[in-house]
Amino acid sequence: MKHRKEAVAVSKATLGRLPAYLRTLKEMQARGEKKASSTALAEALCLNAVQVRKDLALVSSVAGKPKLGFDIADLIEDINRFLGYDNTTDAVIVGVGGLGKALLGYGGFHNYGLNIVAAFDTNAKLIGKKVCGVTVQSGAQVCEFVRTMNVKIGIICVPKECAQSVADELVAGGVRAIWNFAPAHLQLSERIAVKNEDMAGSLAILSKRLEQILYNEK
Amino acid sequence: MKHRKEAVAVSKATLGRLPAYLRTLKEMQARGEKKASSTALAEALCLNAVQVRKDLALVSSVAGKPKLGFDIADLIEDINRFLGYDNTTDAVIVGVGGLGKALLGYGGFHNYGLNIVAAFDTNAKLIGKKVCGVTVQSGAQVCEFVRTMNVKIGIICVPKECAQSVADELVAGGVRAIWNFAPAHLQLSERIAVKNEDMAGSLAILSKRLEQILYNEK
DNA sequence: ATTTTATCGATAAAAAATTATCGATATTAT
DNA sequence: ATAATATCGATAATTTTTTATCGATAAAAT
Repeated sequence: MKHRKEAVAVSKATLGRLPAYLRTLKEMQARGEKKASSTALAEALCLNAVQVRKDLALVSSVAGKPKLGFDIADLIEDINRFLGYDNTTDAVIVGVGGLGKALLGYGGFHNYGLNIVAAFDTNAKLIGKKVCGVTVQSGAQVCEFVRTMNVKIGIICVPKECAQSVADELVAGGVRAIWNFAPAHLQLSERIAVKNEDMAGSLAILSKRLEQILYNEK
Repeated sequence: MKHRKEAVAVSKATLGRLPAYLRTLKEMQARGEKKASSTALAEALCLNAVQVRKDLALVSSVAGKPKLGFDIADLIEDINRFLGYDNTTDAVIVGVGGLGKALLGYGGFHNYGLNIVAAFDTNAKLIGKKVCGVTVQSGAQVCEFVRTMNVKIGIICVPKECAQSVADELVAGGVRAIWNFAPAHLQLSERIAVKNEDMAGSLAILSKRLEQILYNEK
């Protein structure tokens, strides 16, 4: 339904919303619906209908019909393809503490085109143990592993003190994208994609909004 | 250093960066530095120096001095106060599975003004057990607990199927802000602050950037 | 003391993202 | 068949966010 490799001029904001569209569309599909209007999608996600249409137009050539809306199945297919959920990428996870274990246990990453092939930790008690189907390996082997397995994505769940060195190891092994859950800003080359998952930032936004709400209704 | 309750016209984007400034400033302080220039902060966080100055000006009246920069200690104090890190708020967590346990175990939330006072789950095997210092209570008691304890923040870590009902329970008990880690969009009143922690969205952004990077250098 | 330099603060410009407007069109109901 | 209505798609306007410019100023160097 689209040519290969379009210019990819999609904003980060749009990109972040696409999975939500996908989820909502799948829910609708599960309810037996065939068509979805931009207004319905907007309402479900607390967005503006115009924005929904714009976002969809960027990633899909499926045309909506007045009074009916968009074909759900076609739309799902296009978004899936655009997000690359149709072909999975291998990833490794470094740090099998609380959060690392949680991510490993989540399992749902397959739906997002992510395949976690290995886990690493420096804790001797963990090495060799199987956690959620993956055997934990020594942190010393990260670099070699990702190189031989040609892994391109690394997920960092170690304490902030080690985050930078782990990132460097991963990059040395050829990793090109890092999903960082450690509360530290990584210093890496431009040529590496980094996404810092900043819980503190999220919390700050939430707390401020709460403060405002409570204040306004004083 | 500031009057009470300013108009709070701080953008979400700025708000999300403030914790990062704070973290960086604390690191500098730990290294024994006394002053920080906007350029130094910008470099450390891969931002624009002008943006750093603007952000700081919004939340602090500390003036930077040419050639020296800003007083680190004063700045930390102001940001802390602005973010409300100086007085903690109580919160409860619902869902003590992988992620919930990870968040409970994190413990570092005190630094962000958050005090997790209780945990809830429907799993009979967990109820009554102590997890990271907090005794898990039955999910049926959520509403009553938050009402009697006057808790205003709820953290949702349950599967997506239950997320909405848990949110409704929390709100019924008087919670006014919800930090949602379930992959579902909650439908709640305008008067409730909601922050959806959308992992899928983050991952989408990262994957796309990776794709672009790999494609560009082909 | 004077010059040099780094950096601030304010204003302006640019870019990005969101929201509004409006004619067109396909379906449903009369 | 015709009218009414919901909704699309495109364009335009608004708002928000980011980046650039430039004079002023304070510390360091000569």
